[in-house]
Amino acid sequence: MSTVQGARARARLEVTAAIKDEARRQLAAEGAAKLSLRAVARELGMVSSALYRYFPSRDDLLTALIIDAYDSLGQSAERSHEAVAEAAPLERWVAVCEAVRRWSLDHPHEYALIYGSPVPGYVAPQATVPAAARVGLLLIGVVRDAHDGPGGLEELPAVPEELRAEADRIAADLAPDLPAPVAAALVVAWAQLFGLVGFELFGQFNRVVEEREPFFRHAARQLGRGVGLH
Amino acid sequence: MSTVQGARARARLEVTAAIKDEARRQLAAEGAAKLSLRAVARELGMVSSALYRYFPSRDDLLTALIIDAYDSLGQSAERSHEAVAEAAPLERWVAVCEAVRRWSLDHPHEYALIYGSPVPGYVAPQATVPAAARVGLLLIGVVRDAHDGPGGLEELPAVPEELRAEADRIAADLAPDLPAPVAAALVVAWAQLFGLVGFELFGQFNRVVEEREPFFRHAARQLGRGVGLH
DNA sequence: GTGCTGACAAGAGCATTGCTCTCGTTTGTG
DNA sequence: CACAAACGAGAGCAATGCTCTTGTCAGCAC
Repeated sequence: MSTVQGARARARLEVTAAIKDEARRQLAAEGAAKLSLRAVARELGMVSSALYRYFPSRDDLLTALIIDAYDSLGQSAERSHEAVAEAAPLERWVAVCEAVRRWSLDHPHEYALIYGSPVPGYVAPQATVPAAARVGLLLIGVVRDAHDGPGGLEELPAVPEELRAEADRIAADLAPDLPAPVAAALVVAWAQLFGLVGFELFGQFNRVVEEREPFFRHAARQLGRGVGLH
Repeated sequence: MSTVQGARARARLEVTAAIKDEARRQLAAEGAAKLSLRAVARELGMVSSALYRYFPSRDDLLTALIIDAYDSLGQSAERSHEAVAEAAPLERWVAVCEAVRRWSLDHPHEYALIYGSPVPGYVAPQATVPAAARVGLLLIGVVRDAHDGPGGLEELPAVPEELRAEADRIAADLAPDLPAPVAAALVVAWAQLFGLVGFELFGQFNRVVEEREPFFRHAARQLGRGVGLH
């Protein structure tokens, strides 16, 4: 045992990383549909069959890229949030939303991979769940801070009777310390945020919205108000 | 000229329709990624090269399916709207939203085709634009009716200064008879609607929201209030 | 040190795909 | 009636994901 981890294991990690890097490059350049195992192998100077020692199938490679994408998005959002950690909750909320938008515009194909149509079959592998939750947790955190902070949270109208139980369940799962209407509104806002980003990204706003950035900022603000921030 | 349109032309239309039908079947069964020209031809008892007389490429077939999907969605929404044409504007708004959700759940792969990641390259062919606008126009109509109707429209706060000009432009393009803040809010709500639907469809709500239908109805109602309906 | 085992790379190969080209045949029309 | 356009069939090309077999080399136990 000359090295801590074994030279073999280290080499394996390096090759795995190189494969993912090259795959990410092709993903960014051409999109998920054109990501080809053979092309990745070719670019790396290996033969295609050798690649299967590291990823048992193309879908497994894609899954790895999906997890990385969630992480990258989460990290971006968290960093942007830290930069305005002292600001008022509504400003922090908007900052997180804008970070999500920025990342998405900068990584359109990776966005499509995680929030567009599920590319492989339909399976969202269990492994992606924790990574996927990061942005959501961040938004919850902002609202919780506002709730506990000096200004408090705007009181939201009660949810309709038919939704009372469900809202309670959502709150219990996501943020037991927040009022049920706030928790429900948070989930709605979370989905709506990605609706806005997706529409801009996939061209639905072409010929409709020109000044995308102020438009989005305004919408994000409204979203924040919808969960009780002010 | 024995027939009105020529037997040949009619045959062509029939074959074209048969191809699209079979393609739609495969799309619904397996998704856009697995839609194969050869498989379609095989199922129709023709040879693959013959199919190219009708669609010059796989992308062209997909484009045809996209237009049909937009039309199908638009028709669904319009029908649902007509069924509640006498109701209050907010009810009609919710009905249209629910029709969009219903159609999307019933045609997940077609939804993915038009609102998911752009499957081929990036091109949204010009031909799809009018079909794509139908749901939007329907929503605009509901709000316009409310604006002109007895109850009127809730007054919306003015948009921030940085967005004033853009909101005016959007209103001029989309609905010159509506106040600019309403027009801007409409675009936002439009995007958010598809954010909600997409999140449910693509599994983002798994383990988060259980009672999807009342949850969506509530969210749709909020969306309607956001554009001034009541 | 010396073997042995398991990880690895390389190559050939299979089924499938989108698409092109060529060659007869049919068909509607000037 | 003749002719051109439309059509179907088949072969073929380059590429893909994936499998199987074969040779090789590194790292471990003895």
